[in-house]
Amino acid sequence: MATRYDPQTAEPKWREAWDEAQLFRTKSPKDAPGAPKAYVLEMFPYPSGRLHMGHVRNYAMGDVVARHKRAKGFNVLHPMGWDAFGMPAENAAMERGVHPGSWTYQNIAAMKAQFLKLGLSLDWSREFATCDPEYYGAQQALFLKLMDKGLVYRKASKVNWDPVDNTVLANEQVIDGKGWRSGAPVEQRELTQWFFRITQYAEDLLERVQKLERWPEKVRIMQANWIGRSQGALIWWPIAEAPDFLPPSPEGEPNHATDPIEVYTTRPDTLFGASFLALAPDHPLTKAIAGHRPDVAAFVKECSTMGTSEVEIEKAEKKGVDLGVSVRHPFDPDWILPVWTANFVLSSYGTGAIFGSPAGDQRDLDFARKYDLPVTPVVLPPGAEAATHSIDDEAYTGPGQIYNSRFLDGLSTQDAITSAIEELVKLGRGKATTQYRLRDWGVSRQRYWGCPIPVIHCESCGVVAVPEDQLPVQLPDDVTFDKPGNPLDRHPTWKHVDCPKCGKPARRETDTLDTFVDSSWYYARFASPEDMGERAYWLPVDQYVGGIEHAVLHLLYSRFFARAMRDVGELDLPSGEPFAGLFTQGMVTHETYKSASGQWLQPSEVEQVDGSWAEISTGAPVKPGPIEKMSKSKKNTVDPDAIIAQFGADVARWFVLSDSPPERDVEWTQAGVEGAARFAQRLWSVFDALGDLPETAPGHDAESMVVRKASHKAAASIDKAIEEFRFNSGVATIHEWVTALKKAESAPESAIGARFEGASMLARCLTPFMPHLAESCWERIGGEGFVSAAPWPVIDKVLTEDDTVTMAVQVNGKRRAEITVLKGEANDVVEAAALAEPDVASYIAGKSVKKTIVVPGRIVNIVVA
RNA sequence: GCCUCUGUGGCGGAAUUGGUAGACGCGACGGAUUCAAAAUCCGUUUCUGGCAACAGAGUGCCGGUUCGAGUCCGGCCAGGGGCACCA
Repeated sequence: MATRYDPQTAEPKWREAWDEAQLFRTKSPKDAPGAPKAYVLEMFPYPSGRLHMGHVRNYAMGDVVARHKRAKGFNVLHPMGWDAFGMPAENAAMERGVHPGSWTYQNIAAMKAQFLKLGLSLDWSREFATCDPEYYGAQQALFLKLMDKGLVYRKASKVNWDPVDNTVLANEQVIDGKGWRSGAPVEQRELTQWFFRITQYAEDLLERVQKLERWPEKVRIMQANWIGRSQGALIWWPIAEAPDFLPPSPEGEPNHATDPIEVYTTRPDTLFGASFLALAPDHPLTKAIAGHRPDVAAFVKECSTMGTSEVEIEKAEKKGVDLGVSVRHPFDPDWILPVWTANFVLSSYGTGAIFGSPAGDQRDLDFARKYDLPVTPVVLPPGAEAATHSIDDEAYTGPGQIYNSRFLDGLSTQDAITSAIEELVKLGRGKATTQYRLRDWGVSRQRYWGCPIPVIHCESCGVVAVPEDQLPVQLPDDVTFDKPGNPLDRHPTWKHVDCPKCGKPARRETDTLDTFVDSSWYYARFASPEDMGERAYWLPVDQYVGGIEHAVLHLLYSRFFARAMRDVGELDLPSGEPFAGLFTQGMVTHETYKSASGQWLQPSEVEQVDGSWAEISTGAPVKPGPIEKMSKSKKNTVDPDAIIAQFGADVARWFVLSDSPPERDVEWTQAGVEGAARFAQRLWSVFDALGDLPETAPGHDAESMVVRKASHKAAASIDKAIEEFRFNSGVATIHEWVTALKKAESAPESAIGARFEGASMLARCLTPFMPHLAESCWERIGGEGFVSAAPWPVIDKVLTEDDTVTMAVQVNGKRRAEITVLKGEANDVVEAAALAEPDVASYIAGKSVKKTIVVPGRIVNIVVA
């Protein structure tokens, strides 16, 4: 009598049993002698309170890898924790009056309950939240060590300032240049802030990222571009004329009236196309002039009403003001150029000053056209004529031959760069230099819910580290969020402390650390809360899994932190690379729905009737919209809890792994998840049918061999699919395998042994995907112990290989026939067989065979004329 | 604006290094089972023409390299991710 698989009873049963047996508890290195280690880590979640399908997909993928590694005999570390500091907790505090701490810990509890239902093979004994004082205390100790090592410093830097709320805004809190709550236009404001000296490692971060072979190519490219190493030149432009109001500066300080302007360029070959200099609005010379020129001051102010994000700066219209200063060309003292200030020059890159060579740079060209500055083309594109080539509204930025450039004429771009630098050096007007786009990492945040920076400001001693025995510097609990600004700063007592050095009254630092700091070393904490030996054993992470949105920042910061920790003796990891393997998975998307009145509707509120959509409650027509990333605002989310309650966790896991390649987006569909549920029953029926039969050894008759070959081929292909992160292919193979085993149910009794063998292998290959169902299947056919603890099936290579191969025969590149030949058959025999094929013969009749290409085991192409 | 990735049937996608395009799944259609339905099982399903055998076209668009291109090269178009205070 056939039975149905009931996930609602089976899933909790198995999870309890696993828990009881402590199946996923990490073994210490000494308890796993001889076993290779595998550290499998998924990016830990922000505890928003609810699990979403993106989480399910992320953690299902990591779990496939972890379970597979375990079955292959690895000693596995697969931990989980919470990235628990951040703005949403403060927003909740402002909106609902809940304390960020209790909000966060409640969310963690709720999410963990959901997590546990997924049947992930996680070791929860290592769980922590980054807002636990033990964790952020350790982070503060680390901060102080970096400070000792000179990797931490303070400098002035710009923030988005809301002048109404008197508070610092994150980029996402700036909407169309206005504060998200006050609606007031945002200003730039300079604050003294803490920085990590990530640029000290720029060269190493760049060099090694290219060698991370198990990272996606695109992430390596994005990181390399982000670091942005460039070879160029520093050029000093002597001042020709400056306004009289620029006063002589005191001894030892820059003299704006006479000091040459330093410019960085990667294109010294275009120096003869220069038509102006442009300085950043916050360049010292600009500022000095702004003090005397209202129009310049107004322009600087206008620039400071822009946000600090790069997008805004880049998209803004190119604008500037002539500063009334002029400089001499480094190659010709009689050539005088004007100096402007311009909004597209960034003070944070290079020297904050550029020379404009409009023909070879789009921004310079836009600027030159706007203010009617000269445009002299100096690079001749390949194939262009000097007499006719001209620049209109499009700059030519590519390589070519230099012209209009005196001693550089006729040189290639590359040679001209070299010659120009040589000449600059000879004249004492410049030098070659290497520049990075990467900037030091600003970590100060004027917020409450983050890790306090463990320093004290003393009027006599300056910046003093909090002594180690006073760590952690804990966040005070009694804070209010009734007004904007940093609650730590306005707390009545917290910041008032005595200086640890001189004992006089002093002030605690009230900035907290960027939450990216928390996630930059959590992988090391998981590897060992204390014991450094275990850290060395587990790291680097062998397989890291997470979203592509972290391709640059989180991953780069983590790579920096691993190096910094290594260099202060906190991590024994010579390479400084925390993640040996990286996989970036795609998002979970869903169709969106809008009611006639334009309201977003949830998938559970709509139904499809006769091909068109309608609201379930009212029957009103619904407009289906584009397929987008699941988000609360668009209401196109599906609650994992509801799916698990209806279909079980295995089906949810199966679905998110099945349809799309892991690195791409997957579209959640009701039909798809129903199909997954159907398949789970079908798979169960294979085992159910075998369960009461007597198990025998697999036979050698034809029917048995068909089954055995199918099983061994399938297992080998699933193994490979998992290794290569092609889980969707693994799923497809399991589908085919089940179909083969279903077919074998009508085979003679002699094949029962082969069916048992196949089922036993299948249960083990299924475990990484649908672990609960796999346990039930394993149990049904009398498997020993837990399938979750069973080794990966042994694959008989002989059974995975065929002795014949089917090859396509093409005539002039078009497929015309198929032939089956022995594997390894000689090319001339294959060719003869192809020519003898009747379908082929008719195509070559009356024509002469010019050439025959035989690709062994693949294809024969006959070229006729 | 800059960096980066993606584009294949009605839909999600498969296709080792350039070698039989459409595996597998969803949906649809047809059939079996059933008093009926659900569930299940079997079959068909890229498009166009044709009763069929078969022929032609076809991997976002345009062009190129090659005996052979989804795959490589050049140019476009569309969509996604990132751009340093969202995580």
